Amino acid sequence: MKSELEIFREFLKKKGMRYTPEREIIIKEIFAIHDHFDVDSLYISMRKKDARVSKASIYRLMPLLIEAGLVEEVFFDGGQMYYEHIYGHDHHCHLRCVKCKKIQEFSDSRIREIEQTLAQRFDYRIIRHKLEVMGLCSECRDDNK
Amino acid sequence: MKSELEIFREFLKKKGMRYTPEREIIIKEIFAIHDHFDVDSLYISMRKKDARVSKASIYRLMPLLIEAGLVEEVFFDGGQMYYEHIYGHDHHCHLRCVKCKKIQEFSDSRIREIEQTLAQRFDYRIIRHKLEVMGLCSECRDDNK
DNA sequence: GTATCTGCAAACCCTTTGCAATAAG
DNA sequence: CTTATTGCAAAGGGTTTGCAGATAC
Repeated sequence: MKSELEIFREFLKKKGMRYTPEREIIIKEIFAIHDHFDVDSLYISMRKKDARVSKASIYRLMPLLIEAGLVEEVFFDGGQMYYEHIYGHDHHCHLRCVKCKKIQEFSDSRIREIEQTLAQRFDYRIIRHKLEVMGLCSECRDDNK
Repeated sequence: MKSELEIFREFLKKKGMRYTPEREIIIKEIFAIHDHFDVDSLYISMRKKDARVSKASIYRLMPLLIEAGLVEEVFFDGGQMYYEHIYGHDHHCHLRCVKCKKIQEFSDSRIREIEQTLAQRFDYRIIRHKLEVMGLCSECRDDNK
């Protein structure tokens, strides 16, 4: 299986774009984080490791990574977008505790079935889905506020 | 069945907050729009009707309407949040064409089943879900880009 | 009367962009 | 060499907030 770096290198070549050290270290950092992240926290964690790139370069890279199928927007919360790397994983959805913000990942084959129903009923070609389920986890549920 | 205005009036009373003409005309406008809206388009459509309130008042009202269960955030796109009024409707999800941005609403009982599975598996009390399906509608699918 | 609400304009904050220097191919 | 990319700092643009006057209750 190709690495995310190989995939991205080919993606760039096809678009006549360039593979730079900055792009490489950002991708490496993203794939080293096994969690949801936002641009600012990514930037800070890179600075701590002396892997210095500008925020602008990160912002400019994100849409490319999404287009290349390596990264996905997960949710928008508190004024900013959160991402995760998706290459090499099965697709999954998110169950979020609205109070402590903890996230459980899950997948369910019934979603694919729903997609098929929609494709027929509305005559769409389905590209992807995003199911966010919000609730209270066992710890937060029992709190008296 | 209580009207959205009655519901909101009671909600405010319970919180020691006030029912003002500004809040009333904003809610009336929101419930007159049977579509997804963002704050700016709501503001503009109110100005056209000489129903003048400041954008700040709309922004300040939105979280209250959400807390009162009258309105929901639908999706975040192009840098802004889109809402819809939900009181008096069955819950539904959205199928969006990524190209022409057209939206189809749908509901599917399998989502409730998925929620039940999640509630058991992770021991969560489920509050709500948001399923966005993205695809290409029949017109956009056939376009040569 | 008193505490909340309003409009205004400024502040905020995440994100995008113009520019000159740099570097990939 | 040519053209894309970088870092910086400034600009954008949606949203929030401080404040003084207005108003619900």
